[in-house]
Amino acid sequence: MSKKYWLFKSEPGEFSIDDLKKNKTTYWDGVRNYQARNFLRDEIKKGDGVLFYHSNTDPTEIAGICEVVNDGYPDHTQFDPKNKHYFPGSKENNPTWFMVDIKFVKEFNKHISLQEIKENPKLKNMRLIQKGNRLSVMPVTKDEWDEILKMGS
DNA sequence: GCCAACGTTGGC
DNA sequence: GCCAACGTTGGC
Repeated sequence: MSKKYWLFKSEPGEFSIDDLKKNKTTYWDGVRNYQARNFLRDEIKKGDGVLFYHSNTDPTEIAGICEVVNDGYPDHTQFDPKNKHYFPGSKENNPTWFMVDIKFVKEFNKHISLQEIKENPKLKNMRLIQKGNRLSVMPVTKDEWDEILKMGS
């Protein structure tokens, strides 16, 4: 299985790359979108690369990279009535939502703003900048990954 | 804070 | 299974 590449969105007010830098690893909980769930459950594997994207901030930007440390497994917050991600339809033996753990790899010397991504013709097909895109977990091609690493270093 | 673009829900 | 109403996301 060859390595795949992904982009994860987070609002820095909730969880930023600085938080990940401090903790080194975290579980990526709270994804409640079926398309994103399918990626987490079926396609995202240990060792895959992840771009860490800050949404709903100024400017919105790719802040750095991290790495997936295990395959998808059930998101425990769906079973907890006190958790804001509680999902009453889920049962322990039949989970609806999945998550992975990620570890900090590096923060870019230069964060890459959404503006710069839009201005780079090599990145014009990125899912991130397609109109109406709202996925919080999405695939990135190897070419896009390489180009973004070049821009950030 | 606004609002366009989606996703989900639920009545029929 | 359709679709209107509603909720959420996320750039600006």
